[in-house]
Amino acid sequence: MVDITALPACPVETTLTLISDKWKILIVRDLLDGTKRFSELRRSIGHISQKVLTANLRQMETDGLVSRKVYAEVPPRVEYSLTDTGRSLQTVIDALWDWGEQYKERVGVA
Amino acid sequence: MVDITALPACPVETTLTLISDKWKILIVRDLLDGTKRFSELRRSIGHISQKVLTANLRQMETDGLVSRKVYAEVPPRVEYSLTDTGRSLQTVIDALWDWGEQYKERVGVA
DNA sequence: CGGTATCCAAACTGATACTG
DNA sequence: CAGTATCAGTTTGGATACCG
Repeated sequence: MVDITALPACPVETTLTLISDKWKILIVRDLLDGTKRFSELRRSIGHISQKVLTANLRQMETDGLVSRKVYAEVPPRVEYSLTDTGRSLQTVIDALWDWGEQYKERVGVA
Repeated sequence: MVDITALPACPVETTLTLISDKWKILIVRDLLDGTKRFSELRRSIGHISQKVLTANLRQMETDGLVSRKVYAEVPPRVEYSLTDTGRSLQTVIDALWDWGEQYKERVGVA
């Protein structure tokens, strides 16, 4: 569970504590498109090792951002999706997206 | 100068490349209040070493987010402020702020 | 397939000392 | 005051091997 007493006073820092890691934001970005399997996620994110992806997903599960569903099949299937809290990060991702576009325009990318 | 060819295709990744570092966002947050001297910035951010703060400010200067002004005085005075591009991060900080507040409410009621 | 365990190199950090 | 230089200690990350 989430240890709310450990969260910083400043809301900005709270958010950073949860998603300042670059990979986490990219995981959210990709899961906003819908549920994904572990291997799909790994491919869609780009260059990320299995170890690091696993570690990030575990932490995000603990923080209540991501939901993990294991299917008792052979071969195994594990699906990841966003919780309501995770989905609420959409506005943050949108802000990052918009700013990134603006920045490219400012520095001169067509 | 900014190496625009090095920027990722995804605008979200572009933004992360520039400010995914926790300290950079806190620097922007604090400079949004106005120009600050090096030591003021260091105090307002919280626990950050001189070395790390310097490194972050240098990178942000290179990326066109922060402006550095040196006064030829004794003792020396160096003031940091946001460029227009840096100030435009206000919307991103706001999104992070709002989400952080919402998150606390969510985990608080649970 | 989706992990975990282990090893090792690289990166980051903190403390300290020194400078213009 | 606002840095730079240096070095030890810790953390992180990639590569590899193996398991349910």
